Amino acid sequence: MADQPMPTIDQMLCFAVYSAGHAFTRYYKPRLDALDLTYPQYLVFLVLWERDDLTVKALGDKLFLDSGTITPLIKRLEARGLVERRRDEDDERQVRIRLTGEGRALKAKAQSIPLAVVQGSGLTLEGVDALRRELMALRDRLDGMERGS
Amino acid sequence: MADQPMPTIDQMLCFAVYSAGHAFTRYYKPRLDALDLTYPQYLVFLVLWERDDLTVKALGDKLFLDSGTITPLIKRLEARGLVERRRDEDDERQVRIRLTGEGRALKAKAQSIPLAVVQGSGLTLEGVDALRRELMALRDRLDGMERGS
DNA sequence: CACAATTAAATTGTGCACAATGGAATTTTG
DNA sequence: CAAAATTCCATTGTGCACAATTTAATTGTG
Repeated sequence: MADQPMPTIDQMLCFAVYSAGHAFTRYYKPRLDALDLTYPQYLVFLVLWERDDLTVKALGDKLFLDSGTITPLIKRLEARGLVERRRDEDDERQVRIRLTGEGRALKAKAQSIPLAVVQGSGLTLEGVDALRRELMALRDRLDGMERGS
Repeated sequence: MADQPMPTIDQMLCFAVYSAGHAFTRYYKPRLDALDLTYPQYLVFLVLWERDDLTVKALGDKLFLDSGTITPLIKRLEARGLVERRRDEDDERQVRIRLTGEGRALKAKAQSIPLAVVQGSGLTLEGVDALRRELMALRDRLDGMERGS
């Protein structure tokens, strides 16, 4: 097993993913500023708009984040009256997160964002879809296929 | 311009990039623990192993990071004796970052990482390369083509 | 040359992101 | 059923990541 020559950073897939992620966050920023949301907060709302009343665990599984990240994030949203936190009655270990009316109302303001982002990407809808699928497959392989599709 | 239906989070390219980035960081962690480096610190070394004696600005341009991120990161590496910081003699606004002998020596320990990561990705070398190019192009479009290729 | 504008780093403050730990509730197992 | 193991959430500590500001140095302009 001979030594590999060290690749330059621009030749590394991991850095392309890392820097593209930051570029997305920068691209979203002015649009999310209008909703007064950070990008991770926006992701939480995307999940809750799709399916409300999730536990911290379920949110974390969906977003690939742990409670140390989600708990304080949700508490900031709770302090602003956008979500509620309540212990599950049947299993008091769990905390269920629910949208308030104000949290649901945010969805209308966010309507225009996804299309604008596709346009900013410079890709066709098919191109976006193909790239997305490749990245999800890569993510799941890196995570050791510990979760279903 | 009719309202778009809100996509689910799994249909969004931005989230695929975001979550794949985290998966890479998790995948690298055990390998980088052996070098006692975080993933962003590893990226800094990749750049410096390729081209030593860079300014904070040049490092930031390469990594798409600003001085608020790089300065404390570099200071932690300096405290461990892996790099040196010195004001440029001709332009004292600039701080030049140089590897110490110990910093250069780290490269040998990192030799095996890139190949292992390609293998963990489950992609062929060609597949890695194609995906990398697509992501770099996407990043540059999102960043408004403010920098060269 | 003086002075305004620009540039480079550093600093401060906010918000992720995760490892490690701890406590409470639930489930498993003998 | 009681003890052990597990699960869920929260907390603490470290390290990014970036906006906004500050300071110092350099460049541009009259």
